[in-house]
Amino acid sequence: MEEIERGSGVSLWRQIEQTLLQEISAGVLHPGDKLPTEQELSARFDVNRHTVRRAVAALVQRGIVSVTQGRGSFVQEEVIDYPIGKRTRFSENLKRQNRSPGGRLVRSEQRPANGIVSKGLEIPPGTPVLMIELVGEADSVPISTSLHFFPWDRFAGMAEGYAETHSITQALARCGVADYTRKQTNITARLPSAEEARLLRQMPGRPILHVESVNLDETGTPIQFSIVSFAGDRVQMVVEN
Amino acid sequence: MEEIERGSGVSLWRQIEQTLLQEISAGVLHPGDKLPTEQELSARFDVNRHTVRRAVAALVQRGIVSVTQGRGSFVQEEVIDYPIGKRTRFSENLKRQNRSPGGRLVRSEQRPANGIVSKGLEIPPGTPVLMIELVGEADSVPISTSLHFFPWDRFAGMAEGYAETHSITQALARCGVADYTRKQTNITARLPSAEEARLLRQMPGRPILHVESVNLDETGTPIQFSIVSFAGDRVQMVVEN
DNA sequence: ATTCATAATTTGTCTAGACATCCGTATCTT
DNA sequence: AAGATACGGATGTCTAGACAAATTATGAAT
Repeated sequence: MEEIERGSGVSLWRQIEQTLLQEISAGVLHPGDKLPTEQELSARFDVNRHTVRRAVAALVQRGIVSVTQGRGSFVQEEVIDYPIGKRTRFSENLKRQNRSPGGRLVRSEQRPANGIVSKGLEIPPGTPVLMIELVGEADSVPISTSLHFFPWDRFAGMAEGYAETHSITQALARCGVADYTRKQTNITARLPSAEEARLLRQMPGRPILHVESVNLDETGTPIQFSIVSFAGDRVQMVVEN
Repeated sequence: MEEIERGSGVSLWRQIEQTLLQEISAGVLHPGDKLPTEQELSARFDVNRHTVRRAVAALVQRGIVSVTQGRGSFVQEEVIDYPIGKRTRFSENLKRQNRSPGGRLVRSEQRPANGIVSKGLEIPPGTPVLMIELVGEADSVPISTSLHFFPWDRFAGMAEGYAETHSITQALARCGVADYTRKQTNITARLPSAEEARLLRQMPGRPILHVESVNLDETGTPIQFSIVSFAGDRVQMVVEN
């Protein structure tokens, strides 16, 4: 056990940090993998648990590792996999990859449904809908801007619901939708507008993923039409077959 | 002593962090001021020293406080005062404001002295001089780019000396200059070139401070002519009268 | 007065232990 | 089968103490 050296002038926690860093970059630990528990690490390096914690904290600050109380420490994924399926949930997707989901409401307004919205929601053009604009975040880094359209008569309270819960799923639940499924998802690539590049903090020349989707309630009625722009640098769509 | 609340659901170190943050923003603690010692803070809040350290570490990560072993913790200055005087020393200036000086050698080359260089060093035009280009940093943030000219015959080893010590003063000492004084400093303002804006990570539209100076050795002989560009956003020249 | 060695002060690192909090799972209950 | 509860495992917080390392202050010798 000659992993780290005492009295070498380099503090133990820095040596542990470097050792873990090497193992991550060398592929011994893959992105998404769970690090050994603090107890295991302290046994392996023969140091106190607090010393291990100091090393892991340094890796967290570098953005290389994420830690969740009660679960453990995980190697960060370099790109976020965003699975598309029948039950696509923004927060769930991120949590599954050990990232902390977040989001903020940019604006919300009532407006008449235009062509693609009326087609997606299967309502006559001109029917009033609620539109909300969100910025989705993973570990406090913006990864998506999105517009969501809901029939006004059933979901007038969605904006307030989202502002309070930061979750579309929970906001829908407050409007009486216990569960919902995704009907369809269309994905294309394009370059961002100046506003999108600003919100996503992405270089204007880098492409974004343009995603349009429709969600249905339990009766099969369309309840949500969404247009989401993902930062192409940081997100990768995964369509499960 | 009802400063912080135990068992309130908010950890003690976060409450201490907030308290110190408020006092800094409220002006109780001014930029440059020394924070109370860890021992004093732990006595004031009636917590262990480690708990105080956790709070201070959070402030350091925010860039609001800097800590130096053996000296103490200090509220960060928003702009760096750069005193100009007989004994102007880059590293000393920064250390005096509780910032950690740094620098890197961009390039070095021998060339004949042109007009202003020969005038500054008081040598005939065409005399070979050593030119080195540096980027100066404070707390790892670049604050200046600079060109320095030295008579080649005496200071051929300056580039190596600087590369090893990251200090012009120490590099000069290796060339036999125990002490030196500043003869003259000229300061003007101008807009940066694209290259300078890149090196200083500054918006191209923001002005920079253009400083030209001459240093003398103990015999009064010019040994160094410098052209330094400071980031105008982050540095403020102070001429002591 | 300056220089040099020493002491005091202050932050950095490490250990040890206790309890809290959160998460996931297993189990019991209904 | 579904929900509530309990438990074990993992990270989070706090305390206490010891020694190391860097800086600054002190004082003695020249």
